[in-house]
Parts: sequence; structure tokens; C-alpha cells
Amino acid sequence: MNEERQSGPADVKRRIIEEATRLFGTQGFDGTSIQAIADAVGIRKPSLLYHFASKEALREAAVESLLIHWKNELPGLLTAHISGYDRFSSSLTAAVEFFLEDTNRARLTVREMLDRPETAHARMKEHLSPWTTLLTDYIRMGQESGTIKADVDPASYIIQVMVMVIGTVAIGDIVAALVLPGGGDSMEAKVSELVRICRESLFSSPRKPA
Amino acid sequence: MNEERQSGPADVKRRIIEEATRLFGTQGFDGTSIQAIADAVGIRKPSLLYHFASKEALREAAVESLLIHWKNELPGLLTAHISGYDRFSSSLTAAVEFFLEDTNRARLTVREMLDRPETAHARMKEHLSPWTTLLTDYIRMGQESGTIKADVDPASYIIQVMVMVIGTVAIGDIVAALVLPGGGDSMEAKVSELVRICRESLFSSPRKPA
DNA sequence: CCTACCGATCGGTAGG
DNA sequence: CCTACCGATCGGTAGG
Repeated sequence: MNEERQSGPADVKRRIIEEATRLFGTQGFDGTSIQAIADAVGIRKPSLLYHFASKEALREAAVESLLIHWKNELPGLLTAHISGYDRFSSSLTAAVEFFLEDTNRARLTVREMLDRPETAHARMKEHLSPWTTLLTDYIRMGQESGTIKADVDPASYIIQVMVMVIGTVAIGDIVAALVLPGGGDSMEAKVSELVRICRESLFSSPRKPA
Repeated sequence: MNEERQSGPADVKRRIIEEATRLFGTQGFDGTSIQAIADAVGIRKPSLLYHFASKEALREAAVESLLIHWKNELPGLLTAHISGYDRFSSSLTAAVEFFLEDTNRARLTVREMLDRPETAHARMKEHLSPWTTLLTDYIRMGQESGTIKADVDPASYIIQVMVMVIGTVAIGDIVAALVLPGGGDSMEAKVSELVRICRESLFSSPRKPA
């Protein structure tokens, strides 16, 4: 009747999702067998299928878990700080570093976008569009008050920032090979250049207005 | 003994690579069977394996073909025009539109970066690093003459531009869903915003110096 | 370029 | 959560 020792069934489910996210992210959905996931968790294949009725159900659970994670963490990280030229840099840096903490999640996200465009489209919209609307409004307000360049297209700007953030985390290391003799500069340099590009193409002047 | 009618063997190889690029790009390497590729071409599976000894050999041929295409077309498109503030925009627009012409190639490229980081790293470096070096040098020269912002990190800047270009083509439509109520603005708007972001974060002043 | 065929692995089920 | 098992499909080969 003890209820705290060892791994409860909820813990097993969590570990399955963890390993699935890692393997789907690095090798892709079709490139990962449920056998391989079961091996990584340390259980047999039919045991995994007791927790998730099908491989497809596991995929959906992994993506859902990923989106919930972002939905819970990102808005607080961003909305609390986006309120001026200086804070813009630090909050965008924090957001990129948040994604960098778990590269597998970023890779799985990109793979989902490639593998199932319509489904990914619908699900991301459902979870994330509420707070991207906030960002769009913030840009429009900045344009009215003159702190943000008038020729910024708010929606397209946010799309490009997201493409840069997720792209840098998912494939930045490989793209870096095209440019650098050594084979890749530090991720730090890429992140600070990303922030610089976003900042200088958004605000009206290099110094914040009074 | 006629040699121009119907499809020669070289033509069949070309069509196999075409269909493989399309299917690998949309469904992934592991998500595409050689049976499916043979069906799309209109031949039997063992016939396909006569032209390419293995599925892996076909993958390599498809990626090689893609890189050769870019290597042949891009340098002329870029180096001829990157020589000032105005031409920068038109040549970057042309480059993005070049990628947009064949979305499958962009998707296959991103998938290769995710599926086989080291191999993709090495092969892209081999084919493309010579002319990215030219771009880096161009930025450094602009910094010395004052037309380009001093705080630009040339290598990281080029990486971010490439991430934006390839990311916009491969997953721009899906990311757009996060932002727009309608479900995605026109690709045109995304491209012109991409160009604006790259331009305004690169040059020293909004008007080109004399 | 084809027919015929192979061993291995896939996702999933039966039954406990 | 396990053992035992299934039909389907996979990449690839033999032989012509």
C-alpha cells in the first residue's frame, strides 16, 4: 500500500514521452520504431502500447506536451519584459536560450511542420496565437507612438523572428558550416547577432527616445 | 539505332531523382519507400534499384543534384548584384524567389540537416563555403568604408540570413498560422519583410551614402 | 527493365 | 507490465 516508492504509472508515461521526444526529434517519427523507444525507457514494446494505444497516439502526446511546455513558460518570459529598446534585447535573448535548453523540442517542432503541415498549423495556432496577437498589438502601438519603424509589417516581422529563433536552434550549427573555416562559431555569437538583427530592424532609432 | 526518341536511360535517372526529391522533401527519407518512388516514375522497384544500387545511394544522388543546382545558379544571382543599398534588396529578393521556385529542394535540405547533421555539414561546406567567403569579405569591406554597420558580425549575420531564407521557404507557411487570424499572409509580404529586416540591420544609414 | 522471391523489421494484438 | 505471435511492408537479390 506504499504510494511514494519506485516509479508510479504516471512516471512511466512521462519517461516514454521524454524518450519519444528525444528520438522523434533526432531521428524523425518514421525513423524511430516504438521498439527503440521501449528499449530507451527499459520496458517491452507491448508495455509501451498499454500506455499509448498506437504510435500515432504517442506522437500526438509528445507534441501536445511540447506545446503545453511552451505555452506555460514563454508568455511570462516575454510579455513581462518587452517594453522598450533595452529590455527587448534581454527578453529576446532569454527566449532563444529557453529554446536552446531543449534542442530536441525545437527539432521535433520543425519536423512536425514538415511532416504534417495542416495538423501542425492547426495545433500551433490553437496554443500560441493568443499571445502572438499581443506582440502584434505591441508593435502597432509602438508604431503609433513613433518608437517603432513605420515600415515594419507586424505580422510578417513576428513570423521572421520565429523562423530565426527556431531555425537557429534546430539547424544553426549546420548552416554555420557554410560560413566558417573552423566549422561553426559559438552559439553565443549567433544568438547575439540574431538579437541585434531583430532590434535594429524594429526600432526607429539606435538610441531609445525619451 | 535512333538516339533521340522516347526516354533514354539518362532521362529515367533524372526522373527518379526528381520524384525522389519531391517525396523525400514532403514525406521524409524514412517516410518514403522506394516502391512509392518507383510507382511515381512508372517503373518497378527492381528497375529503380538497377539505376541506384540502394535507397541510400538514391538519397545521396538527390542531395548531390540539389547542391549542384544551387552551386550553379546562386553565385551568379548574388555576386553580380550585391554592391550597394538598393541592389542588395533586389538581389536578396531574387535569391529568395529562386528557393521558392522549388519548395521541395528547401524541405529536403532542412530534413538532411536534421537527419544527418555531420554529413550535411560536410557536404554543404564543400559546395557552398567558397562563395559565402566572398559575402563575408564584402561585409568586412563595407565596414571599413563605413557603409555597413560596425557592430555586424559578418559570419553570424550570413548564417542568420540563410536561416531566414531557407526557413521561410520550408516552414514559413506553418509559422504564419501562429500570427494571422486568416491563417497566413501572402508569401510576398513575408519575403519583403525578410528583405527589409536584412537591409536595415546591415547598412549604416537608411539612405545610401554618396 | 521485368517476375518472383527473401529475411528482417514494422506496428499492433491475444491472452494472461 | 510480460511472452508469444501476426500480417504487412520494408530494402534488396536472383535470374533472366
